[in-house]
Amino acid sequence: MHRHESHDACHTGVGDMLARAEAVCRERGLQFTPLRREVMEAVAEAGKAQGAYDIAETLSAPGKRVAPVSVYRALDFLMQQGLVHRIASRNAFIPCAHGHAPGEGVVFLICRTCGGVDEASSGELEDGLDRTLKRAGFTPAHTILEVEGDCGACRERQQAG
Amino acid sequence: MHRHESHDACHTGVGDMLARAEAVCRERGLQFTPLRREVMEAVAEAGKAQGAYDIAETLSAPGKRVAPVSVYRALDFLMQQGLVHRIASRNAFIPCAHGHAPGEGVVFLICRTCGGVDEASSGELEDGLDRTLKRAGFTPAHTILEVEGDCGACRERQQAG
DNA sequence: GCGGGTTTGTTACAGTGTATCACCGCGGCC
DNA sequence: GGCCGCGGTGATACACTGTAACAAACCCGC
Repeated sequence: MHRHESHDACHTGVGDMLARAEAVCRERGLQFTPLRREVMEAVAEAGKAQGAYDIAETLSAPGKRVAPVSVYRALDFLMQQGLVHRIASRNAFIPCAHGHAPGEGVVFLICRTCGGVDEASSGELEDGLDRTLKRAGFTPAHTILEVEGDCGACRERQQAG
Repeated sequence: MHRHESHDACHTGVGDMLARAEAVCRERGLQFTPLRREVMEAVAEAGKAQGAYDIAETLSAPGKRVAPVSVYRALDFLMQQGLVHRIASRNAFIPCAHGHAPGEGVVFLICRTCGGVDEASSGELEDGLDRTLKRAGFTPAHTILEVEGDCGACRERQQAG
């Protein structure tokens, strides 16, 4: 159902994510430039949400500095294409695990122990939110739903250790 | 059900909010100092979410400067007591309209036209979230649920005007 | 090759939040 | 009274996050 079952195994998806990103861009006639690819890769490879400055540091090497502003631009692009998400409560970014329809409701599950972020979605939850908003007479444009807590893997690890 | 029906009328509650804040502090043996009172007042009087620096500017006067760091400390205190909320998507603060149980699920409805923020809560929504989290094997500690869109008043105003 | 759009580099800056240390006021205690 | 401890405040400095503005490089169609 969700990716990110374990944070050792989640590296396996990096190639898939890059391939999908490339396909999406080609399909839409947009450029998947080297910089955008590197940023996508950095976000996908990290097991947890990355700040823009973290990414800039990751991509920088002696003699080749990548400025944060460049990273922000690449991230903006990737977010527009639905390839990465921003975690508002952390000022950080994660790769999009599934392909959602744009605007579809997603819950981010942020583990405060391992820092990993999982995505979940639920029609039931979305219906409940829709009804709540309708009752309040509010027309939604954009929703942020982030839960911080402990993921199953970390909880087991703590009980075992 | 919710406060904040109109943003002209919402100023009426300021006195109540201050009274409640004072009562809460007395009850818990905490100090409701002048600075904390002023910050609470500034947050309560503004019809929309205030940034910490906005508050600092509001409270400052020629000859009496209130530094942002002081405002942050007061806000931290007021948030711990559940008297103000932080809107993560805006880096801004609003007064708490109802007295929730700590940890109770609340939705923030942020109007992108008037900037007003309403609070709503819904057992149905909360149940849906609980079930979704349980299915994902995730133990929640803290939830952020913010919806940006158009409030009823602004929608009517736009249709009329 | 040329013109025009997009992408990137660079610098500077605005906004948000925290760390640190010193000082003040107040209450308890000897 | 003098002393001490403690929470709150003031003040400075700093780290982190994000954006504006402009120039240079690049690509693509003509």
